[in-house]
Amino acid sequence: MILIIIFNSSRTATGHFAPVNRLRTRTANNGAIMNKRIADLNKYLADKGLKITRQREAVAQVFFDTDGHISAEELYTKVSRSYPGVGLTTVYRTLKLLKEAGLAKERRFAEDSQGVFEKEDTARHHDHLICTRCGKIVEFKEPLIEKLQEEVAQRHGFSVEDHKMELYGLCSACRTA
Amino acid sequence: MILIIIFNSSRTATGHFAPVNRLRTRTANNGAIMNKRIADLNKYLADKGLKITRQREAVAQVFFDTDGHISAEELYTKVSRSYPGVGLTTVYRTLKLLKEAGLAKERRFAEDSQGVFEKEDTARHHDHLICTRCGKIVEFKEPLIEKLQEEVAQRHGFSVEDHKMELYGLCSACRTA
DNA sequence: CCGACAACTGAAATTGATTATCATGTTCTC
DNA sequence: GAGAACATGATAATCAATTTCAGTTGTCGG
Ligand SMILES: [Mn+2]
Ligand SMILES: [Mn+2]
Ligand SMILES: [Zn+2]
Ligand SMILES: [Zn+2]
Repeated sequence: MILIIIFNSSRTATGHFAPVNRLRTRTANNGAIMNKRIADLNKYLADKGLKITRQREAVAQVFFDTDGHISAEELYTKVSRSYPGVGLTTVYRTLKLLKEAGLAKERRFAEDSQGVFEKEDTARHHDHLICTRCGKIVEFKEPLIEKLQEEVAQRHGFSVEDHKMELYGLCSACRTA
Repeated sequence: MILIIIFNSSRTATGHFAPVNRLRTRTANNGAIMNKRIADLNKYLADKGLKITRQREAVAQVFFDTDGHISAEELYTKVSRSYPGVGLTTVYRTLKLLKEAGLAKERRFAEDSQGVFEKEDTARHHDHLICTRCGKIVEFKEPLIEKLQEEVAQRHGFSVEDHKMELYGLCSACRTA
């Protein structure tokens, strides 16, 4: 809340954001606003020699406040409500950074050509059931399947880094309708 | 072989194909050239009130003669060698028909690449291991995983129509390199 | 065999998500 | 505070895939 007010009031007349330095000074003593994920992102950026910017923090914060799956376009719209002036390009770029930092995971369901993103730590060990009629998505865990995947991979000399498993069908509502 | 020769020699001066009617008459008594899959496609087309054309048969025949995964562009190139004049658009349209007819299955491995197709009957019960370094693809079957998938779906009230399972990692060659 | 008419074709234009460009603005170290 | 490197956002480019459209062909009834 406080952060938002400061952000909004610190925009310059030209539509550009105020420098991060100034912002950081004004908010540094409020530990609550800098959550762990933002800290993780900032650490990743620092380690890579990349820079912490207001736009990146804005995009990341809104993303981290979002549950479930969200597309770049949707995130852009959502970010724009709190931080107008952030470009769609930057949303794409920030999502790519979040993936590289291990903080976001991209998914691509069915024929929908648009990728969606979810927080990596919540995404890590679940897969998806997708209703081909109504689009409903159910998340599930099945450790036994994961174990079998490992075994299959090992049998073929592969080491598994990632996997994708999606089950397409009809949900109970759509089946009876 | 015979079919190809007849096809080539039946092209008109304008680059258009000779009518299917004439072709059919000349090849009808050679049962060997009309394989089961082409027959299946023709039945599907007839049932839907769609038309059997030389282009569709050409694309389908080359596709059915191909093992493994092939993209629309690659199929277009391959078809063009035997049947020049068939457009890429028609290759896309025919592949869509083959999917609808249950004769082809589309896959999409690397997120950013184009779709590839394989014959539905050979594709039906295998999944893929994909090396993220060299692109090597290994096909495997794991009935136990399929069984667990069914159980998971049932537990959530879903009926499974299709599934996608891909394991991404490093093949043994790439791991030791 | 003849239309008639709906379906088909291929070139070209379009789409839509994502990425590249580039001139300008910002970050951050010394 | 200066400067080098990095980031931003408007815009253009990309690229697989689809749509459009004017001309062509398959199919069916007669
Ligand atoms: Mn999910
Ligand atoms: Mn395969
Ligand atoms: Zn449903
Ligand atoms: Zn490899």
